[in-house]
Amino acid sequence: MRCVNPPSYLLLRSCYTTSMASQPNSLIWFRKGLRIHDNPALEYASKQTNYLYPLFVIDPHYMEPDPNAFSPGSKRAGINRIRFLLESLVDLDSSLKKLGSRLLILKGEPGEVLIHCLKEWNIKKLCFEYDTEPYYQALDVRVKEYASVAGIEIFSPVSHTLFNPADIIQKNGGRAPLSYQSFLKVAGQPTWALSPLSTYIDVLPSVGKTVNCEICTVPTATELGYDNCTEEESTPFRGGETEALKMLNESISNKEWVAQFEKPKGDPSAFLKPATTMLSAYLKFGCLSSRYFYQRIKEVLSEVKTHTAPPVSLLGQLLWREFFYTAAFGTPNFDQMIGNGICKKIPWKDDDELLAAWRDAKTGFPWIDAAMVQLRKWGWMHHLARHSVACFLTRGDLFIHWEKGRDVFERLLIDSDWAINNGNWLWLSCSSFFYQYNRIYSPISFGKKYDPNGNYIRHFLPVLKDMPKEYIYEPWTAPLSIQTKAKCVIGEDYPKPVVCHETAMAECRRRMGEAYEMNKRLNNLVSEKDMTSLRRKFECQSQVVKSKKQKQKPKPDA
DNA sequence: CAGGCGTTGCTGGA
DNA sequence: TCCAGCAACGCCTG
Repeated sequence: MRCVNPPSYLLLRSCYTTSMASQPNSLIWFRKGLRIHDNPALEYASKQTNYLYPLFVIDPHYMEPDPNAFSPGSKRAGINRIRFLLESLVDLDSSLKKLGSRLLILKGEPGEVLIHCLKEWNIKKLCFEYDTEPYYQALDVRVKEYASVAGIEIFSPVSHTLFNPADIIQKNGGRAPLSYQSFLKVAGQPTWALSPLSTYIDVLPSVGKTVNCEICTVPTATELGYDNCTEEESTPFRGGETEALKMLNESISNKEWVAQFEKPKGDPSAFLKPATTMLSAYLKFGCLSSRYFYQRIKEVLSEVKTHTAPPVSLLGQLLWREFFYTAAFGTPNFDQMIGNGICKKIPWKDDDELLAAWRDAKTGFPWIDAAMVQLRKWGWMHHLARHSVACFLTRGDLFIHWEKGRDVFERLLIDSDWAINNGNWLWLSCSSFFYQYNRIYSPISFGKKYDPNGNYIRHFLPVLKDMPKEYIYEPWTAPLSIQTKAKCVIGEDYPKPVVCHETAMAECRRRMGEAYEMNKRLNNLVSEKDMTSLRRKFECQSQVVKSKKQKQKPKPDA
């Protein structure tokens, strides 16, 4: 038995299973976990049941176009992730049909719709994957309350992650481990991850009558109102379990690559053949079972002589996911600076113009802008590119709040995952987990060392495609004649840099030092007043610097 | 309380 | 490709 404390679903189950004489109707509620393979909730739902209702609720809040958003998409998700989800649903529906079932799609507020279905279809067994995100925690409380009153059995297994975050937090004395090594120590052997996969399903109980509910098929993006999204280049990722398993097999088939995988050695500028498995989005939606992935990697490692190890290895990457899920689950207000006990309080700058320049790929630093274009078009960037642009926005150059960058990533990334995205922004902004704020990624030389010719920039920023490689990472230094010849005049065809990197970096370091000093002095109990006064101090200092500069070099000509 | 360590910094030299 | 030097953080361990 893995759990020290039996989770609530086990208690609920024991109340009802013994008293169920006749076979009830079951409902499998898909949220994440959009797959047939290794799906404990689906497996349990399909056993000892009369009819099985597979349900997915489309939340208009998440799916319907928001004309006011900064990019095509809904209030919360960019068009790439919406498409990926729709493709995953089509694939799930088609797999269910092969097994004699189908996916029932309903629209509305998920909790309301679900409870309505439970009533109308006389469901006595409700199965859904346990979810640690605050949104689902709140939703599931409502659903569980209703189910317990209505006498509905609930089965809600932890199957999205390799560990149950609650177990690890409990083992660690009630707090989530905050370093990777201590996480590994506390977590120990992933016994559940090594346990047998869910039984292979070759047939499912049929779907009963769907009275009094408006069932629809999986909508297309056009049907949702996304008809006029122009695409010169769109994401290369197709959603769904079938695609996930195909890509997994491709990655795994190269045993040497799996065994020698070292994350920091990956090339962030590789885009024709990216340097990682590209499976993150499939893990996020549960098109791929993390347990199945884990076991496939283990299998390969057992067949080779030498292999890399966590944190840099491929298994190490899966464990990073566990690390952030645990930290996120164990930290109230994990997605905020205020009220987050592990987050350093830093008076970030409030500058919407700079934020927009970063978000819209107009910083004037080609490496940063190319990455932001890739994010927008593909819904994906290499991990190190994410580091580079996140550092630039926060503690490296612009000193803008990590929550603002987090929002942009959350919307645009296909693989955006609440725990991992917030965790990485905390990390990169030196707000938590990582504190060496002097280590700053250069927006010029970091990309250059992987891609000296600038092919990545040329691809995603075609305006710079003819810029000689000597200048492509800092085109503002190119003589005007070269800019003209390359058909890219800086300030006209492509923006001037929004900051001087050297100056901005020095200023960021100084501010980080002062902010850290304040956190230390106040024993991390920083009040709003303390923040305001430090922010004022920063503003005054930068005013002084600006006026000094103006006095030093009066430059009438541009 | 000191010393070692930490997914993934940069530059310059061998 | 690797290394030292840079300047130096918090967390963990003994």
